[in-house]
Amino acid sequence: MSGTPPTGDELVSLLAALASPHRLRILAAVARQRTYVSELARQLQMNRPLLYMHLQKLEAAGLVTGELVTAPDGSSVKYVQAVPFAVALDLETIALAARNLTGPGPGAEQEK
Amino acid sequence: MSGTPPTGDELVSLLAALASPHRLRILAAVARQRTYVSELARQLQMNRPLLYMHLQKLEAAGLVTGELVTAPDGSSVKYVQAVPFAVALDLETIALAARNLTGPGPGAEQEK
DNA sequence: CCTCCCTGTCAGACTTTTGTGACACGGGGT
DNA sequence: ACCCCGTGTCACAAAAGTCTGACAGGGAGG
Repeated sequence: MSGTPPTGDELVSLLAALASPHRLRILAAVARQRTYVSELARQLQMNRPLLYMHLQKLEAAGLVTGELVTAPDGSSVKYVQAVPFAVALDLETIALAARNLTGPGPGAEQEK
Repeated sequence: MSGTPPTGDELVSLLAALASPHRLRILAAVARQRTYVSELARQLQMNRPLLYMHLQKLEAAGLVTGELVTAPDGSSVKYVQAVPFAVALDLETIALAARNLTGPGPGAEQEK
């Protein structure tokens, strides 16, 4: 998962997931230590519903993984963990990624 | 401007500026060749006002530079050009950037 | 004159994202 | 019983981002 050549859409998703102060902080906190949600909410001083939302985005982007650990007594705690990754962000990578983008794009028409 | 260690806010701005299919395409097109706005709009098949907005964001993030060239006859054309950059995007960079983020954050209280 | 090409900016509609409070549930201690 | 802790979802308001059409201007050329 290191030098993965990201497809355009993947790159956009990744960047969108990271383009947020909250999510950056969450990632940093989770990269340092495996914690559970409520504890993380306290640590970062944010409402749990909000934290949930951001965690969902990070999880959807594959940047963190959640694991719901149910203790023998039945009480459950959700641990969150960061997933290592590395992407070189430069013009070359972008130019490459821009070639395979779905959605609204120049229909690859022939020049005049 | 290459291996710049981005501050938290700068990183967020950079990522936010790149997290868009349109802007990725714009950057890719402009990195390949220096073009003027209207031509670029045709090339990417998007309305000029829209292109203008995206260009502003890219320019604000320092990813492109615009140069309004006024010909001797008085007609002016705005050329746009990509600005080279490189950022290593990984957990380490993020953890580092997350330390110096302005705005809503844990007031850096001394915990246990 | 009219038409074409270029640069800008504007208001408004629209969609997505962000953030909040309230609510549901279960378990453990006292 | 009550209170504290945990997970998870909901509706809703607020803010930010996206996109469009119309408009201003200047210049070139038929």
